[in-house]
Amino acid sequence: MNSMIRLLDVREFNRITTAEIAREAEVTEGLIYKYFRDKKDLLYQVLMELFRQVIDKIESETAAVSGAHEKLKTFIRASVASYADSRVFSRIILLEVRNSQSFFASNAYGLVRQYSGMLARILQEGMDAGEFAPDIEIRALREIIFGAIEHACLSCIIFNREIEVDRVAGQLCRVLFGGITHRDQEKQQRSTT
Amino acid sequence: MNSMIRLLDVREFNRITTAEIAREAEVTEGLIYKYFRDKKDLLYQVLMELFRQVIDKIESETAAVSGAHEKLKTFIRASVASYADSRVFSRIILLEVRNSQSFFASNAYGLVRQYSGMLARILQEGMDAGEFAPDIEIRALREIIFGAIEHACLSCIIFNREIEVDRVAGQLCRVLFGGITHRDQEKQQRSTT
DNA sequence: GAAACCAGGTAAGTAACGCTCACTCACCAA
DNA sequence: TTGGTGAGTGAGCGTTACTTACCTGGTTTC
Repeated sequence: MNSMIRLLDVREFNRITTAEIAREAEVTEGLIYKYFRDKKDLLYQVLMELFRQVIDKIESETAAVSGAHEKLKTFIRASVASYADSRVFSRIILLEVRNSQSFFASNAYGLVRQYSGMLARILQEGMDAGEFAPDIEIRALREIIFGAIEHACLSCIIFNREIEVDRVAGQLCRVLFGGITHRDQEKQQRSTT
Repeated sequence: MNSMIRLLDVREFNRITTAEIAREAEVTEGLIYKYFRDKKDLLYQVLMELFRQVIDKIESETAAVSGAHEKLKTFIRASVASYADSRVFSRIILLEVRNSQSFFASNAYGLVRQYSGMLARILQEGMDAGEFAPDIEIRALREIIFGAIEHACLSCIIFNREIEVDRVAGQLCRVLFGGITHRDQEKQQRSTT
């Protein structure tokens, strides 16, 4: 798994051969298949290990603040920071696993659901508390937030640019909380940062 | 290319073999490589053909309305509708091409840039006209919008659910334009503090 | 104390796949 | 007649993910 991570740092998944992985790990190819069902299973196991750390970190950070707005802000910032922290994690989840159906049947996808559930709870809490407008659907909002986070990080990952955590998270919160429509008068400044 | 499209409708790209494509097209495998550099090049050519139609349609629809808010609304709705219209197009662009660097050097990526530029112009127009708040960065906003559209469509594509164009586009515009903060609640908070 | 067991590890091999290459054939212009 | 060309073929090559039979040294079992 460590060899896989090292290789993923410099090359995309389907250009990495099992022979390379074995050589990097200083074992034979055959041994890989004693521990992993196939090459993709190895990838999913790697993802799970990395994802667990990400989830733990985000969970502890969001638990430390109160109020739906604050929790959401923290969740978004921590998520972006996680992508910024590990390029390998980002590449696996944003680029490598989505195109195969097998991923969505894997255990690794369970962690995606868990992560997704965290946001859903925050949003529900905000709805119940009346912090968020009641005419917005949680499902739609969740897709907007995840989509925005992922797209912003994706383009950085692809073009090897650094992810500017504060800028990305700040702008997203700004748009989410206040909307983009220019209000000339009254309460126009709800900027969060 | 038509054979490729037919096959993509029922199976993911890297589970389609060149032998199958050749059989479906009633030619031999060798001939494919007279017209396409490799299997991925064939995929990119297919994408370009489909993408051109999408761009034309969105361009004509957005040209028909005026005002940045209206243009943006139209752009978003037309984009979601395009994903809803062609599952093959959606699958190629959302799932199949992103994971390989070669895509971003291909001609097909040029169309992505063109499509992306359309949105950038709409946003710039809205900024210049004072319709959108000036403290929002166009780049960030573009990522939010594309991310939200793509994520919403992606989950439908993956789980073979129908894309509810009006709901997805409507909710996205609602959040973008007005923000998620509950206004009444906000006033109450302000008067009490 | 031998037998049985078993996890860790190996080497050789296989089928499938993407892709290449030398070649054919029909057509056409000079 | 001749030479060139574009469409098409099909055998085959190298690579790759994966399999299978086997080895080895330590631990348990009777």
